[in-house]
This record gives sequence, C-alpha cells and structure tokens, in this order.
Amino acid sequence: MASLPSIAINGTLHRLEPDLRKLSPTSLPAEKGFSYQRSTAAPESFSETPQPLTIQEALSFIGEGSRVEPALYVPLLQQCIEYRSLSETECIHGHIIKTGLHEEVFLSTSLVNVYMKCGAVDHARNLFEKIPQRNIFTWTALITGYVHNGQAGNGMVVFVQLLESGVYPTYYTLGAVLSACSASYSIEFGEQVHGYIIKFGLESATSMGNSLCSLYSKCGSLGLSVKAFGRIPDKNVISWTTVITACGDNGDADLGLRLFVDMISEDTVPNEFTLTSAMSLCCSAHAFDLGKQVHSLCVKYGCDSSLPVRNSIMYLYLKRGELDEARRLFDSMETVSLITWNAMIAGHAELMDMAKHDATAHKSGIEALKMFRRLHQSGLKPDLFSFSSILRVCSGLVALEQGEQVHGQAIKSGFLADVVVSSALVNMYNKCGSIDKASKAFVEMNTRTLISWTSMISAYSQHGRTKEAIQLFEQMRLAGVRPNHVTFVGVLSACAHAGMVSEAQHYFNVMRNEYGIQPVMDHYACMVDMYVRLGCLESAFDFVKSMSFEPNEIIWSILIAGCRSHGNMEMAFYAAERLLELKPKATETYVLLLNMYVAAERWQDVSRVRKLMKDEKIAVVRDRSWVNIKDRVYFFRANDRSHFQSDRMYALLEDLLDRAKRLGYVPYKNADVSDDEKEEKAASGSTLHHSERLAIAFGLLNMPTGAPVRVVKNITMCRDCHSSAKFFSILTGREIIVRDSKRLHKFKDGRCSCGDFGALV
DNA sequence: CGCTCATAAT
Repeated sequence: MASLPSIAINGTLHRLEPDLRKLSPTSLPAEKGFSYQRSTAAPESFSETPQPLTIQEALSFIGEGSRVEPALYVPLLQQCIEYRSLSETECIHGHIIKTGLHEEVFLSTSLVNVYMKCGAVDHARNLFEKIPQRNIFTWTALITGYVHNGQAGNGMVVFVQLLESGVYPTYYTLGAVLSACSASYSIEFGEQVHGYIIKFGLESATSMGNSLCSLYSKCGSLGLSVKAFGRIPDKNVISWTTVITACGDNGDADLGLRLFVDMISEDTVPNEFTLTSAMSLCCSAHAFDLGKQVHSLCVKYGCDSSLPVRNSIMYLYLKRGELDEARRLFDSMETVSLITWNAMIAGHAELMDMAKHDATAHKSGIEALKMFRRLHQSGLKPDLFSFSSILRVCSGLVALEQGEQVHGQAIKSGFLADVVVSSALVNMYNKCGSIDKASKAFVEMNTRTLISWTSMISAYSQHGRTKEAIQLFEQMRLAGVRPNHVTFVGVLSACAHAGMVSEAQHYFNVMRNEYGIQPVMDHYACMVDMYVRLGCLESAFDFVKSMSFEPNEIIWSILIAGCRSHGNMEMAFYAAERLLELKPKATETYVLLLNMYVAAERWQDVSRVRKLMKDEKIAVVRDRSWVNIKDRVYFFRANDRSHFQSDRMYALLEDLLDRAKRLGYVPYKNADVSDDEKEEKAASGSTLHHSERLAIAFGLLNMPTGAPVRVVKNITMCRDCHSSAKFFSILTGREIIVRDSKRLHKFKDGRCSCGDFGALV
C-alpha cells in the first residue's frame, strides 16, 4: 500500500491512475526527490509517505522509443487541467510529438482541451489548425474552450465554420454553442442554434430543452423560456428548476410559484436548488403562507440543512418581520456565507424602510449596522451588495458618521467604483443633509447612470439649489442620458421651489413634447405647489381643472395648505370638503385637516374628521423624533418630560421662543393626532412642544459648539416647529437639519432649504 | 442545464 507510486504537482501527492501503474508496478523509485516544484515546501507529513514523481519523471518512465499506449497520457493531462499548468502541458505535448502519437486525434483533441483549460487560447488554436484529421470532438473542444475563456463570440464563429466544413454537430457541440449564446446574451444566434437542434433531431433531449430554457431566460425572454420548457417531453427536476428560476430572474414571481405548485402536483421531487428558488420567489411575491409550506417541504425532503436553503428561509423570516426567528436561525448556523450576511443586512434595511421613520425602523437600522460590523470581523469581505445596503441604512438613520466610515471602507475595497454603490453614497450624503459632500461624491463618480443624475438633481432641488439642479439637468442631456419621469419631478420641483414659473412651464412642455413622457400626479403636484406658493390660487385651481384625471389626496392637500398660507380660508374649507369626499388614506392628510380645523376652532369638523379616521381605520401615529449623538440615540415624544435633561431643554426652548417672538415669530396652534379631542382643546391654549423641538433642544445642548444638529422625525414637521426652527438657526448660529417623513429641512440663517415648500401641516 | 442576497432617485 505504502509503496504505491504517486505524482507530485504543486507539492501535493497524487496516486497514479491504474494504467500508469501497470507500466512499472514495482520499480518506481520512491526515494527520488523533488526535481520540480513551484509552491512552498511540502508539509512535514510528506517525509513519511513515498516520494512522489514529477510529470517529467513520469514521462521519462513512459519512455520515448518504445510503443506507448495513448491512454497513458490521460491521467497526466487530467492533472494538468486540475492545476492549470501550462508548462507541464507543453512537456506532455512535446513528449507526445516525440512518440509520434500526435497523429492520434483523440490525444490532440485532449491537448486542445487542456490548453484551453489552462487559459492558453492561442496554443489551443494553433494546435487545432495543425490537426488534419480533426473530428467533431476536436471542434467541440475548441468551441467549449472559447466559451470557457470568455470568448463566446469566437465560439460562435467556430460553430459556423464547422457547419460550413460539413461536419455534423453532436449534442455536446450544440450544448457548447448554447452556452456561448448564453454567455454573450445572443438571442438571435440562439434561435438559429435552436433551429439546428430541431434539424438534427435533438430537440426532445431533456438537457437540450433545459439549456434552451435557460438561454432564453438569460436573454430576458421569459416567454420563449417558458415555451422551450413546455416543449420538453420528459421534464426532469432540472427542467422545472430552470423554468422556476427563470421566472424569478425575469420578475414574474407569481408564474414561478404557479409552476412550482404544478411541479409538486405532478409528483416531481424537488431538490435543494428547486426549494431555494421557490423560497426566494415566495419572498419577492410576499407569498408568506406558501413560503411556510415550502419551508415544510424543505424539512420533508431533508434539504433544510443546505446553506442556500437556510439563507432563503432566514430571508423569508426577515421579510415577514419575524426578527427573532431569523436571528435564531442565524445563530444556529455553524457556517455562513457572504450571502447570509448580505441577506441579514438587506433584510433589516428593507424593514427599516418599510417602517418609515419610527422607532422600529431605527431598531432595524441599528441591527443592520451591527451585522455589517460583524461581517467585517468574520473575515469575509463585504461586496457591492453589502456596501449599497449599508449605505441605504446610513441614509435611513441619518447616520452621517457611520456613513463616512463606510465611505472610507468602500474606497479601500474598490467597490466605490460600482455605480450603484457610488449612487448610494451620493444619496447617503444627501439624506444626511450634506449637499456639498453629496455633490463631491457625484463629481468623483467614474460612471453615471440615469439614476445617479436624477438623484443628484433631486438632491439640489431638495436643498433649494435651483440653479445647480437645472444646470445639472442640462449637463445630463448633453451627456446623452435620457431623463425619465422621476428626473422631471426633480427639475419641476426645483423650478417650483424658486417660483420660476416660465422655466417650470418650459420643462413641463419639454417633458411631454420632447421626451413623450405623460405627466403624472407628481408633476402636477409640483406645478400646483408652485402656483400656490406664489399666491396664484386661481392659477393653481385652473391648472388642477386642466388635468386629465381627478385630483387626488396630494393635490387637494397642497391646495388646502396653500389656501391656509394665503389666508383664503373659504377656498381651504371648500378644498377640504372635496378632499374628505375621497376618504383619504394617509395619516398626514388627517393631520393637515385636524390642524386646520383646530386652528379655526371648528370643533364639530374636528369630530367629523376623527370619526372618518376611525371609520377608515387610519392608524394613529405617535409623534416621535430622535437624535444621534456619538453612537447613542435619544428618543423624544411630544411634551416629553421624562428625560434627564428635561429641565434644561425646556428652559432653553422657553428662552429661544421668547427671543424668537421679539424677532417676529408667531406661534401656530397645533393638533396632535395621537391625543384625543379633550386634550386637544385643553392643549390648544398652551405651549406644545412637538418631539422634534425637544430633540433640537437636546441636540443644541449636547452637540459640540457650532456642530450641526441632525434630527429625524417619524411624521411631517408641523408649521409651528418649522417656523420656530428657522428662528433657532438665527439665534444659535447653527445648522439644524430635520429629516421628516416627507422631506429634508436644513435650517440655516433663518431660512429652510425646503423654502416652506410643500404641504406643511 | 438548475440555487440563496440584489443594492441607487421624488
């Protein structure tokens, strides 16, 4: 046993194949040392095993003069493939020529194959040209080799040459060509190959059908993919898995799940690939009940310990919001992959966004940050998905410091070169109120997509930098990037922001006439907002009448807020009646209406709105804000006195409000949707501190002198807090940034970046 | 021939 001969390549011991051992069963010199070795010293245990043989030594044993069995080269060539060793392949090639066996087509074909596997495309091609008796195997090896080396196009060219030379392709040839089509997304060529497959009578072969199904899916044609699947007479589990995955890749989760159910009804036994795909479809279709059943199937078929399956189960838990279950599964996994971490981070990021701006959102975001840190510690390297997800989390949390750290890591890792990651970075700086850093990150991007341009234009617009927004839009057009309807929301809101009526009208027409984009509610909302802010209430109402559809909640809310701002309460009440007829859905809308009726002391209307809220089952959202200071987060409720610094905060606010009044600040009366009617009446006379004002006070007291204060609020800022924050920015000489559920407010020198734009409640 | 995360803009 111990005397069995062996070959060393790269310091690893390999037992020889039986054929070679037959040649010289006993005389192989175990005592011979290494004459050929590239890698580091062999492990110590090697000294106790028989000394291995190099390729060159093996070749010298084969000998050059005597008659040699071609099959003797096979194990040697296999070793070359395993170690991608070009020099050893060349050795063997030379030996084959010396023994005259290069006339054996099967050996030459093997060499073409091995050269290709070693990445020596030119060697392979030169050899191929020198083989006069080349057969279909040789051709196929060349095509497969090109595909393997990322030269799918050459593979397709060779296939055409093959057909021209009159050789009949086999099942393997056609399979290789289909891979070439897949790799280069050539649907037209693929369809022609499909024709040949039919011509050569191979269409009924299951694996051909599977390949076609996969090809059409990769080329983005789900219809053709499903059709190809339908034409497979004997569908196996791979056929089903291919078509189900195709549905997922092409965004038709429902169809994929229907096919999965069909598969199970036909008693085809799914495997871990099928179940993972099905689970993923349940996640994207939010088909949670079915997801539970798929989970049972995983257990039933013993697939629940596979890592991909576990990843998808964990993601399903996260999607359902079952954090504890997800966490339990995560903790129980002895091995995890980068995908596990990414699923955990992306899952929490999504929960954060879904919960909008409340405390749950905050918790999910913090959890995602922790996971990202642990990913680092685990020794795995974050990829572009990790980076884009975590930047999204930083945006959601308004966590500028963490965002900047991630920025540094993204630079080091090289993933900042990815357009999605760099776009996420721009967005992060924007959401944190750092427009200059956002702009810098945008300038430094090496490629820009429609989305990068659009997000930067919108960022300028949000920060009240109209000129820059419009300039950037024109630059984008010059760069040949076609804007979409979202881009125009940014442009129009920028114009509206600055009250540039003629520009707004110009771009509104450009959108329709030059780009053929039909305006949607958001575009009308920008225009209506603009007219309203300029006090042109008539124009606003006329514009609304010119729309081809009925005004929605948003449009009416803008009109109401505008009418209130300009003291036209008659029109405001009229618009409110129209709005109430729509039975609005958004909590914000009710806050607006309640505030208006409370301010007007129209208590019967207040009751009416409250009743409608109950009837429509509108969730009461409690007013919450938070502020991030040195890795700690401080939460505030309206009129919160539970805080350890409450006394100082209230004293500061009293002082600031007092001085603000002398500068012209006039308090607004506010309703609070979380309180009930009685408290509302009682409170309307006294000073109310909404949560954001308390958070601002806390930030002013605890942030370093002169540093900006960043507050996040779960619902929209009210007029009173908005107005007072402007005065606070003058009185303290500091930037105050409040990100509410609707937009960003950056208060500086008595002005807000939002320009009092939009329906402030 | 088939698998898990899939990210950015109002």
